[in-house]
Amino acid sequence: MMKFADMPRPATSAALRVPARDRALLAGVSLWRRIADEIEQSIAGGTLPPGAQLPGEIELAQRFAVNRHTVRRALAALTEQGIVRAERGRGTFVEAPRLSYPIRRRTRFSEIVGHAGRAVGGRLIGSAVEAADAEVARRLTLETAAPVVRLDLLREADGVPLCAGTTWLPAARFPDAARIYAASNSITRLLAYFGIRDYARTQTHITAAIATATDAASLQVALGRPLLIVDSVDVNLDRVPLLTTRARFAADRVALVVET
Amino acid sequence: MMKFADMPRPATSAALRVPARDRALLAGVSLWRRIADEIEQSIAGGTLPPGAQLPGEIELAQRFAVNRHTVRRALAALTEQGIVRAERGRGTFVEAPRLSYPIRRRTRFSEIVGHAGRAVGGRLIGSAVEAADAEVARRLTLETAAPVVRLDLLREADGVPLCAGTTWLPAARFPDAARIYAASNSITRLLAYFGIRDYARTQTHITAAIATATDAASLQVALGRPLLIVDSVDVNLDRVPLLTTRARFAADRVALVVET
DNA sequence: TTTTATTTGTCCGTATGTATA
DNA sequence: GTATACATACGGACAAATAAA
Repeated sequence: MMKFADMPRPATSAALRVPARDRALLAGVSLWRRIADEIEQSIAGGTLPPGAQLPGEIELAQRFAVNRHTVRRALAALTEQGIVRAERGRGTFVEAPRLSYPIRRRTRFSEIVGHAGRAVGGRLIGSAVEAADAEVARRLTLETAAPVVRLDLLREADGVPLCAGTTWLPAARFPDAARIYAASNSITRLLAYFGIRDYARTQTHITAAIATATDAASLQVALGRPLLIVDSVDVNLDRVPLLTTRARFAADRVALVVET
Repeated sequence: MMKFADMPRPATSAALRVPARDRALLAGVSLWRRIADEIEQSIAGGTLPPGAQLPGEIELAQRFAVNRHTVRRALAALTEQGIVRAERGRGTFVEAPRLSYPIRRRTRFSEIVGHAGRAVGGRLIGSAVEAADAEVARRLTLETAAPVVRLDLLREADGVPLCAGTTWLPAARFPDAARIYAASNSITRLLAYFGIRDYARTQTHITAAIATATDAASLQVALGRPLLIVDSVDVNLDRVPLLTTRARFAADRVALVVET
């Protein structure tokens, strides 16, 4: 099998003259798997950048000198891994690689996105002072219905929404938190304003859900796409809870990474 | 507002004679949120066990002496958190609480499930010796197309499937791994057979996807339900990669927990 | 607005090599 | 050795979605 990049464009190659059963056994790897690896490497190597449209299935079949169904099997494997995305009637496209989002004691959105070489964005969608529900109160070790400041944030990288999250802080300790956040646009600076030099993530719960209409609108994903639901608690150096967050990540754009 | 459990069943209570806007402000918490908390506590307290059907929305509205839409707002919040599940034409049901699945250096499925007081189950769905694809080779620091043993596992708690995963091991180091696993039904014992006393998780990548027909059948979830995709590498004490896994968890049943 | 071409998705079938019982 | 089941590969036809004429 020839390389993807330098494949001739009516395929008359020697491969065609080799019976299928022999070709399939040449390297002990099934044809569709070798084709998938080939395309994957073209993507990893930059020949096919994110957003690029792959050649049509028929054209790929000609280039690789295989049947269209063999190409489809390869593309299915790549789709499964989230490397490409097929759209009926339009074509198959290279997905942007997921941003690796490390989960550590020090987890700072802006640091993570900035370190990945992407432009950090984000804005305050809304805020309110409300009574803590049972779950938020438990996480912050407050009494139920204690007043908490609620910050609804949308955070993006290179202008693309990555997550929509709600952060709750005890209103008693952080009065006027919404105004401070709006001015500084950073949780770290918000806490610094209240004299907190450092803080750390203690626990992170991760599960998944399906995008609702609201999610679809705010995160700019299609309805029904997968989301990662991340619940976390941040504490100060004395392990006193400072804030808790429930964030909804577009799973198509983010992979959470845990180093242990 | 009265307790959910001892709510009278034609509601004539005093609550009705208080104007709605005053009731809503009585505790500084919105009505729907208090109702949601109330139902959540009935579930947490065991009054409404997993699988139980909630009273209909109209009946709930009567019990709480509020409009049906207020009940719906409360149920929407609980649905969002995965605590209940509404089925059109049938009713609203209590979801089983998600199993907390810690991600640590020592991550052993049977220990985690057993520690949660659930019956550990699992079986080998299939196995093969195949050539490593680009990704598996990278994770195991092998050459592409190096032979690897592939183990397809289905793992369950109390007879309910939690995850379906594929584990790859270098065939050179672990010949006949499938037979050993089938006999011992444990990765830990499989590695012990080859003289490996201990091993540890180094890196875990977490993202999400939508259940395909295959997933739906193996994990017994509905098509389109969310899955957690967990990719991990385990190494020995010298940090040499021993095995790598790609597992698909039913997100409705599992929450991954990272302690940092 | 309708038509037409393109592209992916789904179904039918056939043949062959491999692994298992 | 035989029979069976499964994965792989190929060939064709049509449906469904999209975009452009």
